[in-house]
Amino acid sequence: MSQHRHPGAPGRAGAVPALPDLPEATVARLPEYLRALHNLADSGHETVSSEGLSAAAGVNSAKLRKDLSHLGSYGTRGVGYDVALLIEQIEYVLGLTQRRAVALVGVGNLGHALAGYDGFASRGFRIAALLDADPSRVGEVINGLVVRHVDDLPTVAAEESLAIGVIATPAAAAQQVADQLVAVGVTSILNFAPCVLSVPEGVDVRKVDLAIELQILSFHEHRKASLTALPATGGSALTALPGGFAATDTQEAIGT
Amino acid sequence: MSQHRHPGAPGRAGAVPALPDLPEATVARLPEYLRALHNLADSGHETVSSEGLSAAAGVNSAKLRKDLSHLGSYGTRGVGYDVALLIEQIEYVLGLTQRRAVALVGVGNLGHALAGYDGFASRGFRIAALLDADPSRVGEVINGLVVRHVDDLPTVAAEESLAIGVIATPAAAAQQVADQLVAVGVTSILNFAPCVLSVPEGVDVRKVDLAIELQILSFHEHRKASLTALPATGGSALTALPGGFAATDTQEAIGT
DNA sequence: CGCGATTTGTGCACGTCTTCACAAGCGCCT
DNA sequence: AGGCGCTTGTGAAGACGTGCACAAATCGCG
Repeated sequence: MSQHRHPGAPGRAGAVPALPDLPEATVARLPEYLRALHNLADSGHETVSSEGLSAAAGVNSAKLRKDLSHLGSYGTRGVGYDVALLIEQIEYVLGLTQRRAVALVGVGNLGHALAGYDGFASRGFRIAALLDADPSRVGEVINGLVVRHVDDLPTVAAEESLAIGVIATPAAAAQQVADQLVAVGVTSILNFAPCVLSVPEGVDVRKVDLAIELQILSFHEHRKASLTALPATGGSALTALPGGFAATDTQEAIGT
Repeated sequence: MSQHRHPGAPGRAGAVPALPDLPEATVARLPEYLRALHNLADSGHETVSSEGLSAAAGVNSAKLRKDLSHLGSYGTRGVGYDVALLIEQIEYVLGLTQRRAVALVGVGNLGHALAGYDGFASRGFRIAALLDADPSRVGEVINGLVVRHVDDLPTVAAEESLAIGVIATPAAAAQQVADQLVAVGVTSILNFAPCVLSVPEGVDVRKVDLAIELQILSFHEHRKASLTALPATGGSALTALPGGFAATDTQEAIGT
């Protein structure tokens, strides 16, 4: 590693000291590390080794060290990482030093649950507005927030600085909602509707599809079934595969 | 391509004609293709080109063709893919020819929403049981199903052939529930609790963490902000990055 | 019957991610 | 002060995933 990140950086609010450009795979793991670190801090640990933290986060320790090295982090050889410092660093990189306002559109089954989900508040986000297109839902109070009509988005955006929108509508409505969100300046969207959104350049979309996750599991079930069905007989080019299919996002068989 | 899949395979129930071992990245995209194909079928299309299908699924067309070639699929050069046949093939590979029974543990905020989610039923799954550890919740009827106590799992498993479990409990309870699921023979788990599960070998775990998704978006927000903050000034090794960070799971800027 | 338009299937090169293995650095104990 | 054990940070190699570009195959039409 060449130039170190300025040590004081995370503490200073408002300053923008040039984020390192992290590999996307690393970014996706940082929140996991952060959660594990908070657990460690709560249980009184002041330092943690890469071995310990990687176990708590469910990843390889070398991977963890490389990830942390990307953000120029300060571990101490022979000792480990300072838990509090690392939390501060990761929260800074993830942009969690400011609590971000999120607009949630679609207060159906899933939207209701999201509106009441503690995890958002406890991890750096604040639901700033609940919106729905159905007039009969407008005015309903959920978790202390009044549901407003989705056409009020411009008003909401004027009150708050919205950067992130969550879409929890049926698929048919999702694209239109996305357009409305983009129109009021939202540049990041989390989409729970089972459809592809098209958005202008510079807007990030992440998708979560619950049924897809199950279908992926179903594939592995099917595969396991077909493997046990033929003990070692089948003449196909399908031999045992001992540790078999290690998946990208899937943890399989983590020993205790 | 060498050996073709036996043409009749998908139709024959019970037969297990040796699944090809697909790259995990391909498996993760198949459900997306499947959804797009169902849409196409509903709107009357009988065939579709790789170009058309890839646009509907939001991926590169070469990637789509390679994915489909892995499962030995039958496209016709000069014409495209037969929509109905492709649906049949993908559903077969994903193991969706039988409707799989799913046990849902944890009927809190999120569990409630999942219990009522149509997407499961419409895409090959059936919620076979709702379970919770809280006695005051047991007996409640949600969407036509009675909530049973989690300790009844052995009974439930005896009634139904459970292969997939969904955990929607608080993090503190998740590991214990996972153990109970594994004990009754569940070999695939979808975990919504923000924690790492340890399970014996041969059990697949997939994790969905809503807050993590937001934190990843937050990073990109932070990054975008830091880029626009320094127009082209900063002396750092951080130059413009035109099309910048193309993400793995993230779709950015798909033109219409 | 042959030709051109079209679209699939895939070889190849490139970039990204993962993992091993080890040198460099730090603290503690004697 | 010096040495020893532990842990980080990283070079290098390999596995994996992606996308271009083109040959092979099919259909329709003259």
